[in-house]
Amino acid sequence: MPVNRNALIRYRTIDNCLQNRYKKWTLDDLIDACSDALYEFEGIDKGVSRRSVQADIEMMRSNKLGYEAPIIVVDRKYYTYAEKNYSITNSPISQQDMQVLSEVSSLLKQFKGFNHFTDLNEMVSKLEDKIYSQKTHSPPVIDFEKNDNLKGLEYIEGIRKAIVTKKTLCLTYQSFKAREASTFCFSPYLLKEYRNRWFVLGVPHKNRGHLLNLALDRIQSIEEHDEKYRENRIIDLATYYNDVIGVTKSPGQRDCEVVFWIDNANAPYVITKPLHHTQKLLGEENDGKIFSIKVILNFELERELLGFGSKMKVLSPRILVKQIKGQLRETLEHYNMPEEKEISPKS
DNA sequence: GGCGCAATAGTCGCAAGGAG
DNA sequence: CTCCTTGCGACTATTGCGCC
Repeated sequence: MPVNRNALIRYRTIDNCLQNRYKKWTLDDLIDACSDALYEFEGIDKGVSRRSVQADIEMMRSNKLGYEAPIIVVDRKYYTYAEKNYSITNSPISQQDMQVLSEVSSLLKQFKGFNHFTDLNEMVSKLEDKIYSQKTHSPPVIDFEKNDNLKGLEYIEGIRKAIVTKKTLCLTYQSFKAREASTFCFSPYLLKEYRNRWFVLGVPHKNRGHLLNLALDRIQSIEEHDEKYRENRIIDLATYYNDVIGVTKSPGQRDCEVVFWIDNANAPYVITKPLHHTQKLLGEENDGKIFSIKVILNFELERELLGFGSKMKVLSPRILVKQIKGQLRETLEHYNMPEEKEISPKS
């Protein structure tokens, strides 16, 4: 991108102006708008010259940056876009940028397959798909699980920085259970994603500082705080989540062996995408297969298991069997119409 | 309004020199 | 030796002027 920052600010400003079709834009209006923008973003207060703005318009009209903006002048003084919905921000990336992106992608691809870089695989695939769809002007062919509107994503970067630089955060948080939000100091240790939802693990400076897991989508505000950061001396971050599905784990909880049966039709799914890295195949029966995993009993585990519906059966531990049974009984209750109550199924 | 031109201002990379 | 600052030259961006 052979364009400096000031020029980019001007292009974007001009683009913004011209997109607003309720106002008629003269050259002077555009010069003022650019001057204001430069002052706002860069603190440059000497304004911008007529000639520069003219050169910018020329540049935007050209194909040098891949814009080819249809800027026209009406009545010999008012600038506007000939195409109603044009904006330089929707225009495709330039050839040069594509080149660079392709190179970066092939560089990153070298790390594919290394265990350390498993997270990279998804990134590289995303990047390649994006590049391919830009190059060929075809829609993307990979649809990743995503939820761009998910609340809380904007906090990730701030929290990441706080962890790396060991800074205490002051955050306002309202759990789903709490009636009101509370504000407290927090030393963050680890960001964790589960099912497209982000969590931060750390210790609050109140309540004797027990380890706490906060969901980013329930954070209301976040800022740095001067209070001393409490270093993590409690847990090993690399292994903390090894014995758990999801993120819910209370201190002192021990993992236990969970044994379950899956019918033949669904067993391949479980084999190819294990519920947990500790999963073992214990045995085969005529109608299905028996597996075990070693995890902490929590709400995410139950949800995972219940997701299989009638295709699975928990065999042990007893407490989990009871729990699942209870859940299913309650579920059934929801569907029991009054007149059907008589013929409710035998347990 | 559009554009070419020359002057000027600003930026960047690099090497040399100094401090620790 | 590394890190940081300084000065220099090359290059780029911006500006003002003037002509069409």
